[in-house]
Amino acid sequence: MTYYSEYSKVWVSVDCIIFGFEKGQLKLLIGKRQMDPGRGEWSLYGGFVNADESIDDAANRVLYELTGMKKVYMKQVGAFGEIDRDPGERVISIAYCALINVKDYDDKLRKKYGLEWVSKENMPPLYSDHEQMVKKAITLLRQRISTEPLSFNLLPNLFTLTQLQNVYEAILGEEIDKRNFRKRIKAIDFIEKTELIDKVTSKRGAALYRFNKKAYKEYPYFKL
Amino acid sequence: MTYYSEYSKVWVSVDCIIFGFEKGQLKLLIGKRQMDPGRGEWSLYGGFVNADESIDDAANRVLYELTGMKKVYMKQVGAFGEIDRDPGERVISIAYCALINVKDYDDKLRKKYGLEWVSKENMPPLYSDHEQMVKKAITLLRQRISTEPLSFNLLPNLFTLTQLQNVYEAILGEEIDKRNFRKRIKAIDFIEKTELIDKVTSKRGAALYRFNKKAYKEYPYFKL
DNA sequence: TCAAAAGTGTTAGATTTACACCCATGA
DNA sequence: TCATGGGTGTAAATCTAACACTTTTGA
Repeated sequence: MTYYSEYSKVWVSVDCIIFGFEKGQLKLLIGKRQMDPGRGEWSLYGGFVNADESIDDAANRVLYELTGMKKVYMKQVGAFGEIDRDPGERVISIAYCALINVKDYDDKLRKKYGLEWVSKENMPPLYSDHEQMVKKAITLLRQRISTEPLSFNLLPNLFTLTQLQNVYEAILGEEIDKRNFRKRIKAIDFIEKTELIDKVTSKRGAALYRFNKKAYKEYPYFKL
Repeated sequence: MTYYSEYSKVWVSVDCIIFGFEKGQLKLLIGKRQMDPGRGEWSLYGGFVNADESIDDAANRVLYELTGMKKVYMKQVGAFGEIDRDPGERVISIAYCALINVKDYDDKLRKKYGLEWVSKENMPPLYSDHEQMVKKAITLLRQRISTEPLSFNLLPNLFTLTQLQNVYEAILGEEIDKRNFRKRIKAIDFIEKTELIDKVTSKRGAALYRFNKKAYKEYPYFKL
């Protein structure tokens, strides 16, 4: 079985752009690179694609190693393949974007790997072409948020409309009118109001909503 | 220089989804596979990424080999990396989507490589996961056409509004109202009416328009 | 003379935007 | 009692969608 033996092989890695939502801001999880070359530089977390796993599996494995989380929302961002993008060797990397609820993520694991949540504004220079990856990931998020139910991945199961609005504002990078936002949410059937009240963030208490996945699957069209 | 020697390498290829516009239809260029495995199956045209070229360069090289054309509109569609996607070996492929003006493409070259223009409706089953690639490419085209000046790549430098409308209809897969379409085009500054008249497709003659790239670069925002 | 494609405006309906005040409660 | 965030409706402006006839000319 050596159909392609005349062609050369390359290393392929995956890099994970892990977004979370905290204190009204979209943040991403970065760490200091643990291997040469580039040891100590701020970097996305990545790993090589093994011979016995698909690229999607590799991305999920890397994310699982890091966060202990499975079945996380994850989408491919694209392949990055400049010859000298990695200072050590020729490596083609496929970027993946993951959205997680920060509260579900064990902070001990974060510390164990020396990772930090940083906002886009406070992002230090990153290793190799990782900043480009982040930029492309954000562009894709912005495009997708109005036609794909992304935002719930960044929130707990139960959330208030203000939290949801804050996610939209963080991703889109612009303020949204509260009344107009709520009007539009009301028109979306798969965002359900529950009887529960959140008393943590406000004195008066705010109604908690949930994303009804089943209702979405039955009618997967909306526009915010 | 063997930073990553403990990890395994894989073959990486590029596959080109080449779209053209002909007889009011969006067509793509496919050929019968010339190598094992899968020899004789309908397939996109592809090639392996060499050690000394970026993935974008590889895609451009493959397209150039096939069409003799350079500086063609080309965008990455995404990486495809299931383990057994290729029946022979483990190959990760990065799909690229190119838009060309069919008339600029030397038909002798097409025949030399045994390629055919087929419409989506008449597309035969394709090798490996190439149908998925085509599907994703079309989805991306549809998303991009209203915010990126794609359509001109499928047309000659000078084109009539009816031709342009046909391109939109072919990509979007729906009919567009002629008057509304022309109204919106008039509002786009970088689509310029020339003094020239096309007498080929109509007896009366139709005004020829052109895409003003410079005007677009100065003000690269529009919405159709 | 007629078939075939080019070209042109208006109006109703839908969608989007802007905008300000009262409510409930814990500190 | 007051500061904080929750919650609500309306009207103007904009955008979108539907729609039909006249023009030109080569065959």
